[in-house]
Amino acid sequence: MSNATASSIAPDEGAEPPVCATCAVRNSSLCSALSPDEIADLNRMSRRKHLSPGQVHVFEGDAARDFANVIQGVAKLMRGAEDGRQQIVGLLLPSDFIGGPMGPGDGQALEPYTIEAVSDLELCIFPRDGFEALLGVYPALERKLLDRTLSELQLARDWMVLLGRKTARERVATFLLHVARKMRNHGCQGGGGFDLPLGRGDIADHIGLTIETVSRQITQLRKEGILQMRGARHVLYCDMDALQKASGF
Amino acid sequence: MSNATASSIAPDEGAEPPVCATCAVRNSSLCSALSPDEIADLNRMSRRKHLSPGQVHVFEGDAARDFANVIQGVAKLMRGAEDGRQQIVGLLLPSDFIGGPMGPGDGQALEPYTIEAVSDLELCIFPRDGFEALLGVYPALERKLLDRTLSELQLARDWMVLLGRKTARERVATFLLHVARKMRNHGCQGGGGFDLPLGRGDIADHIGLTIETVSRQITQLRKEGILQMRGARHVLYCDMDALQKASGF
DNA sequence: GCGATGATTTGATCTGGGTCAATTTTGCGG
DNA sequence: CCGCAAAATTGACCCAGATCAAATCATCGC
Repeated sequence: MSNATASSIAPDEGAEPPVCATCAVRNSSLCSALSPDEIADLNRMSRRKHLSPGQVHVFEGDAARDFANVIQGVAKLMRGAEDGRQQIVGLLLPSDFIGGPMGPGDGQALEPYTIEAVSDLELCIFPRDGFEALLGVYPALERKLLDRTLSELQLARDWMVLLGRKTARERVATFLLHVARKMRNHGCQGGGGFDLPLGRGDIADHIGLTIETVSRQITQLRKEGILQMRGARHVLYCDMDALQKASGF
Repeated sequence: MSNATASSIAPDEGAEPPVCATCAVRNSSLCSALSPDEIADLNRMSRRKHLSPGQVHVFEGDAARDFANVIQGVAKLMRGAEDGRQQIVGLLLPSDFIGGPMGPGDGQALEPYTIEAVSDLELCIFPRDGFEALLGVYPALERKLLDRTLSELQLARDWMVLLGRKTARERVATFLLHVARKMRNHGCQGGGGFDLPLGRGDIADHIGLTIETVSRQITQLRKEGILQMRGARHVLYCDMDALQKASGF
């Protein structure tokens, strides 16, 4: 089921001046839709926030007060029951956007999921109202947000296929394939290897299995030579074709 | 696993003049974002298409040539492997919009899922280019599409929780609850009852179980008095509170 | 109304992955 | 380098739900 470790709430929200011009995700995040001039508006309303591993950014059910960009680190988006069962519905990597349904929908919007830092995490926060206003003013921004949301939707639906119909082996292979691609996009690599952003427990909560089953499947893939690792977190090499074949459909 | 019945491709695409003014979903679909004047643009480029139960609108992997609105009937959005396993990733009801990622993303967009009519189905089709152009011209339309997409994303993630962590009983209860709400919104009711839009096999493919397990769980709920039905498809009465309780989290 | 055909229900049995319980690794702080 | 707590692996056994196999039940053309 995974770790029920009581994760602490994030305390201070640093006050370093967020200078968009030097931002690490200036050109890959939503902000890439804005010109240097335009981004000044955003700069004015944004602030930085740092979270340590295990700290929670927002809890499921909280009033949704703002949006954010992930600048650095990895976070998990999750939902859980009191009895310990929990499901990770998405991972957040640098340049990903955080923000639920907007418009004047049901009056007061609530955070649909808990967002918890997996590694050291750096966020760029925008107040909800201000950001929504910007969307109206800069169409390119809204278009980019729409594109991203549609991609997320497709990803979520692909994950539904994994959770609904794949075997344990297929799930683990799919996950590894998915992470290998994501991590490589984000440059965190050098050669064929990469680090797993999640521990066994979190992987299990993401692909709908238990820690033990995830471990056994990884061991199996290793025995077959499809995977080579050093320690439990670092992948030295993986046979993408074989993984693809093992991942089902 | 469900029915592997070879579903036929939809033949003719009727040519009745689509008069938006009298459209059944004029005020509930995306189109509600447009004024009577504005909607004329859309009217000009749209055409109707009728599908019978079992016919396929688009196949997963086809080139994505257009968008559409569901005017009447129910369709399923699905993805499957050759071996018969398949997952229904969403249902389409009247006023729902059909359209994958847009923007000049990866050059040629492909349909991510197969869309098959479950009942008699009436669609209003727009060519891709024309519709995308309209999005640029009418911001309210784009905003509405964004809102809908965000809601769909949240729905998909909630379904991930169901598929990843819920028991058979919880899944069936969640599904019934979900359908009861949806069907009632769409007026297809009179009193407390409603019709199930899917047969046992499709329900199974939607909630990640087998036909037999779905059947057994429904029988169980019936024995407990939480559910009363006439035939296999019509719900006479259901205890929403009890279902809520049975649906887990 | 009368078969017939496909959908649903029910029963018997099997099994993939969960659960419980030890080990063994890994990564640190000192 | 040592010791220790947390994470991962491995093993033994169990069970929810899958699979296989018959009955029933609807529905519909005639």
